Amino acid sequence: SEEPVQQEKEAAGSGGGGTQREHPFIVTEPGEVARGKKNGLDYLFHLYEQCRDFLIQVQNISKERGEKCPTKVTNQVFRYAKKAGASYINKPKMRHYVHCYALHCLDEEVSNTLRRAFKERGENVGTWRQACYKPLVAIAALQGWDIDAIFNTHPRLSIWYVPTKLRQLCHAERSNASASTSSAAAGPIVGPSF
Amino acid sequence: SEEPVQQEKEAAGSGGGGTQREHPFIVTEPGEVARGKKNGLDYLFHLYEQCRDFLIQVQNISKERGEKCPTKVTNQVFRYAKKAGASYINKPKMRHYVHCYALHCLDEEVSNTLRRAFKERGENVGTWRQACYKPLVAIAALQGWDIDAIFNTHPRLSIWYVPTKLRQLCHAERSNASASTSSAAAGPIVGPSF
DNA sequence: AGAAGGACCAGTGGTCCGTA
DNA sequence: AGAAGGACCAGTGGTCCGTA
Repeated sequence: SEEPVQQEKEAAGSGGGGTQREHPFIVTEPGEVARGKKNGLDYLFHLYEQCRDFLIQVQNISKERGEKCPTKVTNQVFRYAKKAGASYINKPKMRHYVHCYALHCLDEEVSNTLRRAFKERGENVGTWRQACYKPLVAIAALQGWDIDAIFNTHPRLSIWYVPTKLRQLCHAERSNASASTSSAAAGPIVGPSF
Repeated sequence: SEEPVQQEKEAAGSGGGGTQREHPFIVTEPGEVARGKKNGLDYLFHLYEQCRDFLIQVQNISKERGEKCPTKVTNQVFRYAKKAGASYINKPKMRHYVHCYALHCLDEEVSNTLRRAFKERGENVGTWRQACYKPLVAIAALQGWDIDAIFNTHPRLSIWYVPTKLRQLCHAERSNASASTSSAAAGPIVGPSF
């Protein structure tokens, strides 16, 4: 079968009962390591890179066998990661923060500035996460609102599904923009087919 | 909701009981119309073009609404086609003959020659269908065995999933070819990762 | 017999909500 | 309260096999 390799971190559980959950994330500056029972944002983004490595391994195995080859991080990849010992990687978590990683990929400057600002204000991770949407929508606005093209064009982002909420925000904002402009200048807005 | 339009053919059922099945296909030459209660291969290929039209309509609706946009002929497209009145289009049929359509797209000359030969011999559709695999595998051989790339590169073929059996045949043939060559000349064969 | 297609099924994308 | 992730669910890709 698939024979996962690679392993970077124990599944925790030193002596107590069952396997422990991962420590929660806190807002950290770039380069800052979280102290105490916390994980920082560099670590969060590192998990996305690890998933990419696992996908590449799954792709190589698929090609070897002449099987259908995934282009995205699918359930199969998450399963593979788990078998490879990366039990700290799971689908709900990775999907939850995809847009944060997207901002990090697309404009590291803006991403870093946001992190510093939210750390300084002592905001929690959920608040920072929410704040990541806005600059992404602004980026989409500059690129004709095509968030799918933005993801698919970027080498590290193209393997992630566009989060539903980000897509909805882009769509809503595009409608607003085009309503106030009342012209077709905002990009390739497709008119009603019927 | 989706408001299908387009409609080309009645769902049959002139007076009798329930809706009739489509007439079975027979091997016809290019340009030849099937006589009697039969359908010809030009009609078969036309169904693939119709599916493409339905996909484009579904894509336009998705874009309009800012929803996820299918790149392939999915269940959603088959559902849309049915609602649009094209009840003669269904998934099992379209999947069954995809590789025949692929040959028609990739090398119409070879496809036409095959049709004439099998018609002359009086072969049935199933036999012709089976015979379509071989020239496709030959085409794949010339292009480094990457059948996915061959499909995705072609504008009309890229919307169809590569049939499992075609993929398997290409893989098996690649292994044979590379075994007898015992070199890496046959294309990008990925070695074992472990 | 040969062929069309309803209907099923394992595994997917998506994310809620019981848990810690 | 805030957050991590097991587990569920509607709809998918894939195709078998009861039907005509």
